Amino acid sequence: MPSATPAKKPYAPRLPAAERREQLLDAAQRIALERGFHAVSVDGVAKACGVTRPVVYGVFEDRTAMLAALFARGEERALAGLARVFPAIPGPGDDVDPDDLLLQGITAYLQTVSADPDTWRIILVPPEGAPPELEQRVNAQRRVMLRTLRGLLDWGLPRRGGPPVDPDLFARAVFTLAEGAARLLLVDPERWRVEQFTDFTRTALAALGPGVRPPG
Amino acid sequence: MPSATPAKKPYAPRLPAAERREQLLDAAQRIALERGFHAVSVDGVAKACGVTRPVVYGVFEDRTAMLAALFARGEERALAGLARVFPAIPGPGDDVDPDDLLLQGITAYLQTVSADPDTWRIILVPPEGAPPELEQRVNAQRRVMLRTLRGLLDWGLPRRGGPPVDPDLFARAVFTLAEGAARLLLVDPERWRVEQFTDFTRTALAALGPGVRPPG
DNA sequence: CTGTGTTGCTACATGTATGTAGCAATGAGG
DNA sequence: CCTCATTGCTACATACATGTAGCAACACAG
Repeated sequence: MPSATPAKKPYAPRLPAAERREQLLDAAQRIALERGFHAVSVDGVAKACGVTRPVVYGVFEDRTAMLAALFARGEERALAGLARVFPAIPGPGDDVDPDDLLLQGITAYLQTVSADPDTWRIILVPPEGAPPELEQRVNAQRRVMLRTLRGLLDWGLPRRGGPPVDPDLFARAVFTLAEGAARLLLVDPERWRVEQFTDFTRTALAALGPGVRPPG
Repeated sequence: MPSATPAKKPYAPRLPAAERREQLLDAAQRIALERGFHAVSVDGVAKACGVTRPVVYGVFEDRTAMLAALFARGEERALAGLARVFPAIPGPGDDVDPDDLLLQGITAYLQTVSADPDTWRIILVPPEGAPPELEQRVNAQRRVMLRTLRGLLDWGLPRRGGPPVDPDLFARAVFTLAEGAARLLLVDPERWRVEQFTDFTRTALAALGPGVRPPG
């Protein structure tokens, strides 16, 4: 019969620093998604790993550094996925339909988001209490993506003809709608499928202006 | 950072409860917009009004109630402005162009937002640290607006002809784009004008499908 | 001038999270 | 079996915001 008085914590399994670090970041991300960033306390993350606070401070300078590491890891993963979304601008010899290019880009984006939902939830549906650094990092990448998209549209819009839309606003609209679709996929994955959005996009593009080039 | 309230140590001007309440809410909103909701502490709000904490507790039950009051006031103001945005669904006798209806609604929405930017910044660009209750209230109103918009589109889409778009997704797309435009107006009012978005919308609508009904 | 209630202030008690110092357990190598 | 660097734990000190109790100043009625 164990004496109940001391109530000492049994030793948690010992891990090398690198593994512990990943485990802590996984826990921090899970807590952030489930209960918001305010719940991502050093103590909370430690407890979630069955460990105490000093262990966390052995890996990260402080709470801010821990969150920064979480964002850095997320950014890295997101950018790795995005590499396939933006195609290179086709050269003069290439025979590419601008509408197909856009449609494939959007599809690739939505599939990328669906393939790593937790990473993208942090970015596109940030949980309560997200520190300002997160929004700054995300917005910085948004600007990069928007510029890239704008470059592709500057190539594609004159080639497909169609209405004389403001290319800047058109780029922003496409971007906003793509993120909106991604949010729906992330928030209610049971209800939405990537194809619904690609179908909608295809219909909308077909209806816009002179339409898709005739095949052949 | 001007403190705007010189009287610190000596007695602050005495105010009746109702006036004090408005003053405290104004201060809370200003702090939230400038430094985020985490800076909206009972102490911070009190200091901003040149007053001490117990004065705040004399008006609001606690910090949560103070924020709830701020959100309630903002919701009230926003809904008052929105009353003019959504027109009634035209009857069989009325001769209304669906595209005009949509264009006027979007214009009215963007003008409403521009007319009371601070209220709408809380809603559309919530500062850091916003409590979950805010998002819940805003999302509840979003659902109402989306349903209303959907009703109007169910009336208008068959009347204007055009591509066979999914009406639900189309309503969401319009809503998302309108909020995106409003965000641009709020975040960078120097750069953006309502007309840029109405022009864009007009061009896009004109390009979509069979186009505007011929006049006459 | 002088009561008298209202409004605001000082001071305290509490709760929660951060970050640190020093001790204890573990387990691989001799 | 013993050594000892590594890893984790207990306990403390600190900071900050909340919420409360009781006192002090003001303004107006008489």
